[in-house]
Amino acid sequence: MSLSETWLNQMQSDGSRLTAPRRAVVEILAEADQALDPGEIFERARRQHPAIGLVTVYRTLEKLEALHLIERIHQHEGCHAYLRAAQGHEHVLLCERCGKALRFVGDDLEDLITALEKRTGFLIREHWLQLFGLCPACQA
Amino acid sequence: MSLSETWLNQMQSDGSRLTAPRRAVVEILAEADQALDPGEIFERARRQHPAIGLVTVYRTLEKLEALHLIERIHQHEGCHAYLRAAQGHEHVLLCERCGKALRFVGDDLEDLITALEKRTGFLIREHWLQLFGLCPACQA
DNA sequence: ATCGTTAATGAAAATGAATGTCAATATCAA
DNA sequence: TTGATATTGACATTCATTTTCATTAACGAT
Ligand SMILES: [Mn+2]
Ligand SMILES: [Mn+2]
Ligand SMILES: [Zn+2]
Ligand SMILES: [Zn+2]
Repeated sequence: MSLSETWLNQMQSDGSRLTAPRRAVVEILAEADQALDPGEIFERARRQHPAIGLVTVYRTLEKLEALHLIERIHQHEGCHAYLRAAQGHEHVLLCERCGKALRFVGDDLEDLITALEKRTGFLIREHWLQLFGLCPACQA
Repeated sequence: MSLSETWLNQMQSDGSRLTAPRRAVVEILAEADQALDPGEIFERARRQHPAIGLVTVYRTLEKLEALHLIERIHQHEGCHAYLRAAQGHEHVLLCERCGKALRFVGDDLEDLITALEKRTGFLIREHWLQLFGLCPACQA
């Protein structure tokens, strides 16, 4: 079963109806190797389903995010692009030029966090880590 | 010399004129222990200078950011808050409840980055790291 | 297969943050 | 003091996102 089928099943289990425009958006996001913003998703989705409205893109994003299937990625150029959600404790490495996104594991911040908690008195509950650079194809 | 005086001097050296509304915005940001968005800054600034316009807040933020005196902080609730810029290689620890911001050093990602470069072929040029939690005062 | 409930759709209008325009004003070097 | 010009705030504009709403479509029940 493909990832988009899995997502569609989860949406249906959650009470959502499966519609053509929704399928288009889901497939785009499940397949994407980069974070896409609502405008980009809309552009791509209307190739599959020309009648789709931008509103439906927004609404589908909202649902997918609520199900933790996608998550918002913050970048210099914008903070409204969405990418397949991390599986467990993963972070993301992004190409600054083409946008290609790769997830990785293995950051080791435990010692830093423990030391900071002791020193500052903060209770640290979450962290954001993102790496930026150039993917192999974009290194001229 | 206070931090806001230092900033004002730098702005003047850069060719900016020192005006009352500008002074108000600069003082707020130089003194703040948390990231503030344009609306919050506007609210506070009009106490000092009731005639100030929101546009001037935006324009002052732009100048301060160009001089690398402040930087934008991304959070769940919004991506348009500004905080005094990092001094060298610092990251930020934020209280999720009250917004209190603390800078810290000592993250050690060299090994991770080197390993990822080797494994993925990416050239990694930058990283974002932010820690979130509860400051001492907000841990009820 | 048909029906009926109601979720979902897209057009259109509304919202609201951020930018652009511009005439009046204030800064500051000369 | 003066004059060039940077800055100001009111106002208009842009544009992404949200809201509204009448119509359509999904799908469980029959
Ligand atoms: Mn981590
Ligand atoms: Mn670092
Ligand atoms: Zn952001
Ligand atoms: Zn690339």
